[in-house]
Amino acid sequence: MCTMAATTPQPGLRERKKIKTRTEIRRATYALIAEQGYDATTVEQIAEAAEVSPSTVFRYFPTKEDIVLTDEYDPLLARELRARPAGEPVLESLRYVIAAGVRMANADESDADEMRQRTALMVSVPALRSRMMESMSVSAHMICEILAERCGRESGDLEIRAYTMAVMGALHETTVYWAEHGHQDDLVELVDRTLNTLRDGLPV
Amino acid sequence: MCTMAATTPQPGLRERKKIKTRTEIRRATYALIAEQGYDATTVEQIAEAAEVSPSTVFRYFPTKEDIVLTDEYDPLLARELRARPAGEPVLESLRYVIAAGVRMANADESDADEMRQRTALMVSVPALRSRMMESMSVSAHMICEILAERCGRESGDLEIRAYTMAVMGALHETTVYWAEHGHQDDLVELVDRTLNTLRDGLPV
DNA sequence: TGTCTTATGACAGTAACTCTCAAAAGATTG
DNA sequence: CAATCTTTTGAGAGTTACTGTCATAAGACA
Repeated sequence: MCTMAATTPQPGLRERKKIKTRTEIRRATYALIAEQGYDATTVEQIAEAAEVSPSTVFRYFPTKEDIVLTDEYDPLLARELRARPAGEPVLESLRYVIAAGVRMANADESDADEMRQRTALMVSVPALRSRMMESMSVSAHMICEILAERCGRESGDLEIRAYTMAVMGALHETTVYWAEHGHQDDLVELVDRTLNTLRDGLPV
Repeated sequence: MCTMAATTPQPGLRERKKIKTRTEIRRATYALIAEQGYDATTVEQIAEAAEVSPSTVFRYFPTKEDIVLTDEYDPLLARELRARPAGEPVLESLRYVIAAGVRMANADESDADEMRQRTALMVSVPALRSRMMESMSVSAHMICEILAERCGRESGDLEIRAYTMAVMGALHETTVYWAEHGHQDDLVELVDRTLNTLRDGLPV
């Protein structure tokens, strides 16, 4: 039972188990929350459902909120954004990149489901909403660096930071709007309207 | 600061005591945090320093975070904003109102101190930052209603909501910037630059 | 003064974490 | 294959933010 992993970048059994445990905890969490709601779901229950100890749950996720909120789209978004032509207006780059991201999430049915559940939770659980905003500011930081590069400025520039946070805030509100309206609208279209408003200002 | 009890022209002893307790809890909290930091300060210590029971602390403030974050500027801001002429561009109204608010806070030295301490905490304690963002979205909701009124739209309009959150996000980032740079810049000037960026877009 | 209402403190309980330590499981080497 | 080393896990004890209840104290009012 000896697999040589020296030359091939094949992940060892340990790594594979870790990934399995991680996804299992998340799966169990989403299932329990769908049944009982967020607050009524304890970490102990999650641990039991995922067949690990509570200690292990906290070893994989620093807080209960993080089990729900972990979001791996950032690196993807960064790559796409860097790939956009330098001359393109910032808002148009973002428009393109976000549309691509949403379409990709929609392509996989379970991804789309999870996104809907997550945004719905964001609306109903205040603690999750504020954590989501926090993670939004993390994404904003990353975008700042890309934009600063493109504009030939410091990434710490007030103008860059403020503008980026403005965009992120608007997009966050857009997804909240989407969730509040039962995910009936087309998210890409909503994002389009939002970015238009940012570009043109509020019509008086 | 001012009580809502408009029915009784004279605040009874009970009301006065309540206000005193509330401010005392806040004062004790800020003092302890300045000494030991936010996390190291327990509600029990706060209660002891304020000479009340822990139960009472939680009766006045739903969470420890709220002791720090309670922010009574919203109603003031709303009043000022409604007073702006209807024809004025939205960003200019906000510019005026925010400048007035900042100048008012600067007028009182202890208010200014508290604002500096609060924003500094916002930078150093993640939990507080995200809660602050949450309260930002509450303010945004209020501003939405005023703007909707002025623009003759529904306050639930996507465009209004997204635009308002954009502005709030940018302003939040501006105060974070201010705190990160040791409160050395003039906040009014920073806000001006931010609002200009929102108006003109990012200079390429 | 007596009664009615509201604020308070004591206490018990829950649940999200944190820390520590020994045992189990995977990786590695002779 | 066995022995050893490293990483992951679970168990358990402890902290703290918060919740709910109830008797008592303090202010309001007649």
